Amino acid sequence: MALDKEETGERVLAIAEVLLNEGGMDNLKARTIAEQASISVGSVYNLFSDLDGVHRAVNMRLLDRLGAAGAAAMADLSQRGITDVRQRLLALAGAYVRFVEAHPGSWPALLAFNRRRPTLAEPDAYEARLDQLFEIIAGVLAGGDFDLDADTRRIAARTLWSSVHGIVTSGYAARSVRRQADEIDQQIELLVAVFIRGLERGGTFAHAGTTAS
Amino acid sequence: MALDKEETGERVLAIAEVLLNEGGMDNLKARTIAEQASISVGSVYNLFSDLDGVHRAVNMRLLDRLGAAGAAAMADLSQRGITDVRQRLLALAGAYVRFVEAHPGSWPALLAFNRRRPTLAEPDAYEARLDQLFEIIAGVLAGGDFDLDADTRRIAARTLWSSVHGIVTSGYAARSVRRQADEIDQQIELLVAVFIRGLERGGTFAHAGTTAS
DNA sequence: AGAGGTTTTTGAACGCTGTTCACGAAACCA
DNA sequence: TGGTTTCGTGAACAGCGTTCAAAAACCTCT
Repeated sequence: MALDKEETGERVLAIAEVLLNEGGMDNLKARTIAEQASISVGSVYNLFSDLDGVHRAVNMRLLDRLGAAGAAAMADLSQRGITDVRQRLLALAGAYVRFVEAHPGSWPALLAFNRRRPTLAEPDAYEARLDQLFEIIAGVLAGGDFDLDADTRRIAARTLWSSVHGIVTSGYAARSVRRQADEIDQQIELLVAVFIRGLERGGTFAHAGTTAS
Repeated sequence: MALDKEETGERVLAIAEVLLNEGGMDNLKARTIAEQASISVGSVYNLFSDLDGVHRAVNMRLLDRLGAAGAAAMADLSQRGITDVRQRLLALAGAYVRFVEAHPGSWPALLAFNRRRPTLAEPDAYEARLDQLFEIIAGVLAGGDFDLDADTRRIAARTLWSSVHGIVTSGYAARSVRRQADEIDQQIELLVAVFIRGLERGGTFAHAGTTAS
């Protein structure tokens, strides 16, 4: 009754993503997948090594989709002749916010998954997909007249990403829903505005520092 | 053989925190707690409603400790007569970084815990403890000559916190260990420097915005 | 001290989980 | 067609959170 081994795998992944999106990590159960895919539990383990393997595969798809969303947002602005750095950064941040809102369960599940003990396996695939995002941001920064060296620009891109990520994730860990959509937007706008102004003033960014006590 | 009901509870919490810190969320098992505390499984449920209840209680202790660390860092600087905004912000960020490093398992467990399905319960206690942190940051910002209205200062404080949080958490989801300690420090220094320069230039921060497409 | 009542502690038992693996069916090849 | 290999199956196992009837401990009053 097996159509194709790969096709069945895709179906399992689609089911798994829905389960994750609806109920978080705890909702990804081998028996539920098997039942919904009309296969046996053992077959799930035939297609994937683990349930973690299923989750990893779903996560890859999510990261790909996020990268595509970012690239699409930039392509859209380019097509409309918009090169303003502020608008481009806000568009990227907006794309991320919409992505998180579109994946209310599976994206938190990805984040929770990455926090689990042995990160020894293959974060390489993860990093590769994230680097793709960093390069988009770095490209936008290169479009402004900040005259940053490549290294500083790389760090600035990662800092921007991490900051937006922090704003969005700690924003969605709080009270209501619409109450914070505003809060998130305000924080992102302040971040981008302050970042651009700060970078415009040029100058050197000391790496050595009295970080603390 | 019970010493005191409350004292036993404290012992359970201490054990639970060690377990979480050593093995993450999956390592918090009722039977392990019972065994290490020399009580029965049922007694654990007599002291706490759930295992989630145990985890929540541990998280409260962690948040209290984090708040104390931030306040202590500020008190230390005050005692040394340091009022420079940059140094104070870097000290706060440094306190957070050290806190995360000191709780390599239990802090990620707290973050993962908050991402789980029903955040309906009592995020009030969480928020209250976080607000305490935001007020510390806002106080530091008030010490600078940025002439921000109270509302903008509040948002700026939350933005700074979220950004540092994002830098630290997405920093520790990557490659080696020392490789990134540098990366995190660089990002934090760039963030703080850019933030101060951006705020110094004053001006209005528009809340309305063409966030995206 | 002892009887009766109340509270706390206990651990066997239940249902659910991820994961395995002998077995039988199906597919493939010559 | 016969032999071989591959693949899907689901009962079985160990471990999990959680419950709850019974036992133990504790308290109170005569």
